[in-house]
Amino acid sequence: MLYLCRDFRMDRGSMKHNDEQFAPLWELNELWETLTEEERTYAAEHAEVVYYEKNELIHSDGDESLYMWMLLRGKVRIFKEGIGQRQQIIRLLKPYDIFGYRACIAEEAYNSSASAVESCAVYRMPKECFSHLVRQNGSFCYQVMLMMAKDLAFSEIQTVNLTQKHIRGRLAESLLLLLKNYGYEEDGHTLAMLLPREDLANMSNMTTSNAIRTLSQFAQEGLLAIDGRHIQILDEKSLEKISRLG
Amino acid sequence: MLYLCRDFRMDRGSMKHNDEQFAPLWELNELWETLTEEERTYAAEHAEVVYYEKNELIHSDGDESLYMWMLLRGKVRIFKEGIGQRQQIIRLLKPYDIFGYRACIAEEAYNSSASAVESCAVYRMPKECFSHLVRQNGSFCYQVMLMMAKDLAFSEIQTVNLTQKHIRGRLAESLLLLLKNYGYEEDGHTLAMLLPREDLANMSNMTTSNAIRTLSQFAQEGLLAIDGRHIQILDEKSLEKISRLG
DNA sequence: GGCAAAATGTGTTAAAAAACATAATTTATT
DNA sequence: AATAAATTATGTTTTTTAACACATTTTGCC
Repeated sequence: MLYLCRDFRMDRGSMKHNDEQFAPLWELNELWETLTEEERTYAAEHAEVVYYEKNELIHSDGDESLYMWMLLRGKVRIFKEGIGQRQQIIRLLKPYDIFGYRACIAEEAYNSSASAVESCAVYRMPKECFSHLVRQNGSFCYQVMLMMAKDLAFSEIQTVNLTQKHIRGRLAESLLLLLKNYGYEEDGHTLAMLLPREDLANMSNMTTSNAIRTLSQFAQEGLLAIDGRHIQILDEKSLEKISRLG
Repeated sequence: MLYLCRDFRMDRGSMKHNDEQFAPLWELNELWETLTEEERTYAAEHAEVVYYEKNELIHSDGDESLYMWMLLRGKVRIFKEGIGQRQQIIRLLKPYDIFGYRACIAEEAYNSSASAVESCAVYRMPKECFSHLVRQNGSFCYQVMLMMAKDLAFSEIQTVNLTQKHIRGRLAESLLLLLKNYGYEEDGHTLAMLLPREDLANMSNMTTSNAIRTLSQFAQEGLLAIDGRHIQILDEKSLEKISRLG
């Protein structure tokens, strides 16, 4: 699958949009609360809202890291291309998560790609501005480091999950991850995240066929109910057991 | 394989040892150069040298993080236990690498285990002291964060390597990693790192049998020469190709 | 609404890798 | 040096998963 930029004539993402308003950074993610009044003004002045359509590419693995991003509305997948078109989804983002900050700090190219799962709004801040704040404010630096420490722990756990668990364990793990990250719809059972089977496969290190097949099996076993991309979790305990035992 | 503590009556590691002397922290890893004179004194006062024997466990996944460590002499493996005794080696350390710092900063338990590949000497610094320095000195915090950014990028690359490459690709990758990390002996061909096949397997996400078999294949193909644990790399280019193509 | 394209579902076959078995060799210990 | 234990080596079988094929359903678009 290709995630093409909607319109190659303009910079990625669009700045013109309806009159949707967003609160300033520090009201959305506690990360920014460590900034002083002055720094907040600086941050607000250098953050702009950009919009992406469903499946539009936000940045690509290997691109020069020009911006640090914070998701405002929608969902974003962070992924890496592996051997022969296969993608590995590294993590999925929800509003107010930041991304692209690692590359900005390390002064390296992005080491993964980001694309919109659904129509999105994001704040973007030029690398230099973000870097400046991190270098200037020790508390802010510490908060960013805490975030990175979480990402690192998660990545190392995922390595073991994805390499050592069997297909059923990996898929169960992914479903529970979606649950943890996005929760349920109002009905208290349906995952509040609609993913194509291909993405589910790319999260779980398996082929799309196997994601479809295994999901059907889970449904037959009464662990889930499937209605297209709407997935109801009926037996969380059993899913956890399948995930734990590999 | 079990890595048992040599003597359960004493705290892990031994402080009594021969009169080996080590330079202060800041002469060994540039990380510490960002500390002021005063902070250096503080760091030196709170870092003590500890010794570990071959295969001795330094810390265990899930242990409360009491220390941040810096390797002085020897080699250390960082690993996670997966499903059914299988270990995944997360990374291998060489002198002056630091480890256990992520858990100290996140104020979490260690999320992986560390054991000595060969007889080792390490500096250890209580979590509170390390944490204090990170919080007090913004430049130091930034340096530590840079290190974490490298570890995070590496971890994400490894996830894709280990999940998507085939056995030959994964083993070739591991061998090149050993080469990059430890280099050659004086002969310019023999890897300066002697690992049992089991560790090679645990690095490469495969069974020990398959590590042995694939290594033999590489030798038959003239890519390597094997003499017990001594591995001569004869055709680096071809190994890189095998690694790249998966 | 109708069409094409994409996504989902399911069965079959082939490839990859683990599991198992057993022998030979090396290493450690007494 | 002798012995036991661990590691290395190699062949065989079984399990797991990818690859392939094709039908069906859903979705997007004019």
